[in-house]
Amino acid sequence: MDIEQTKIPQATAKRLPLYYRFLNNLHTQGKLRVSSKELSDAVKVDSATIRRDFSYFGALGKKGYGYNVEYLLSFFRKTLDQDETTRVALIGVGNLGTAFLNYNFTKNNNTKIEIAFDANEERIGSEVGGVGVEHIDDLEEKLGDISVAILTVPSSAAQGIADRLVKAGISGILNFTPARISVPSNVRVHHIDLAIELQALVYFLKHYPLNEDDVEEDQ
Amino acid sequence: MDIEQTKIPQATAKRLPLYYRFLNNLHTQGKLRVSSKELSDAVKVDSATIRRDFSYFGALGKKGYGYNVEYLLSFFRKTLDQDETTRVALIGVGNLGTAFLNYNFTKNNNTKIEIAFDANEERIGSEVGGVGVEHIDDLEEKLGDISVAILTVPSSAAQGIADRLVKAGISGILNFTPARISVPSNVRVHHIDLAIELQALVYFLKHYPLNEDDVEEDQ
DNA sequence: CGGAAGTCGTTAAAGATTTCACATACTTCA
DNA sequence: TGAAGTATGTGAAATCTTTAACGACTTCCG
Repeated sequence: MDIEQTKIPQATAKRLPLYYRFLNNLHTQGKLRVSSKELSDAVKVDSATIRRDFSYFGALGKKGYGYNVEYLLSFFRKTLDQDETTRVALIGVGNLGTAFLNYNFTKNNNTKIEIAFDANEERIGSEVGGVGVEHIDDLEEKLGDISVAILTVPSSAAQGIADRLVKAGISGILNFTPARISVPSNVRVHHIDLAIELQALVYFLKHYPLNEDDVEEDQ
Repeated sequence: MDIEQTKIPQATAKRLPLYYRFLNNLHTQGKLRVSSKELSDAVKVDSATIRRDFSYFGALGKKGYGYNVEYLLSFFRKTLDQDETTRVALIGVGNLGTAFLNYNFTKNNNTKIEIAFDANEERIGSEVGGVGVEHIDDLEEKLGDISVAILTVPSSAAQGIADRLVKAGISGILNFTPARISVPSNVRVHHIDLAIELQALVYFLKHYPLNEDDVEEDQ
């Protein structure tokens, strides 16, 4: 069951969902085969990097042919655990939280926001994007065995909520607040800091001018 | 004027806004000095990495003392061009776009969303977060010399809008759509793909279990 | 069938980033 | 003033990531 997949580079792991989504597109379009070069054009990742990434999982392609879309897709489906849905909670139903609730993650994705929490009485009991909004006071009681949370609360509330989430047994937090929250070392936090992303883009524009010959790249 | 800052590692450059924001906090709190260790605890970046990052700009600290908050802050203010505000356009006033418009970027930040565009007639002419919403048809006419755009449109519209932005002279795009857009090599695109971030977090949770001894890390 | 063209998987090199570890120099305090 | 303590800045090592290059095998087509 547990195939030797533990040493896949993190950089590779982060690209897997991207590959998966694009393969899904190809499959929907009825394409039967794809080369690393074609994939490269579509996802903007160097073709050698793609081949290297795939090679960590073994020989998935065929020389002179490329990759069989169906096969590759089903392989990634297994690898990314697409068959079992990961249940997610969202804390903070502001604009950003609402954006998430309306985003159809379940399509092309193994995740589903099952429950949302907010402190604003007006929102409690309503449904946003098909997800019921509960009062933040009921967090511990209603979280159940959900192990992943999206944090879209005001940054002043971030650490407090994070502490409660940890106590309630969460294992991963996707933190959209500017606060860098502290958690025990067995809880994983990914920070996505919108203001910083924007500021970094501006900095790169000023200090890392692109030439006509450079290739636009990611992140 | 143009100090030798061109070879600062990209990884370092991406952390600068984070440092800057935290220094701002410290300054507001009236703190006079700070050590790389303290900074490390706050921003969750290894203290050696912080010292290394700072060292690319020269000797900013004092041995046995640490860094003078005021000095460091004013240094970063210059380095990050905080004195001149970068004007930004936002395309797509949905939930996510609205979240941005209500986000006060200008505080702690050198960027300001000056204008927004949308295709939905109902939104045109209104103000969201103090920013006027224009019709997407008027993009070229009203963009002016704005050089950075935040793209929060449906992914099916992403490439088309990107093409128009490029023609209108944009230099940088912060792309929140799942579409990997193609642009000329002199335009910089940073992708932030929310579904993929969530999926990657789930993947890491399953395949990269954290021990009690590991330290939670970023991105 | 045979040769040309195509594409993978991989070795090796290059490049980027992080981390260690410590000499050095400053601060503090008696 | 001097000793003890502190924290920087950096050389060197370790680690991680990307990219180039090419042998090997497939497919394609005449």
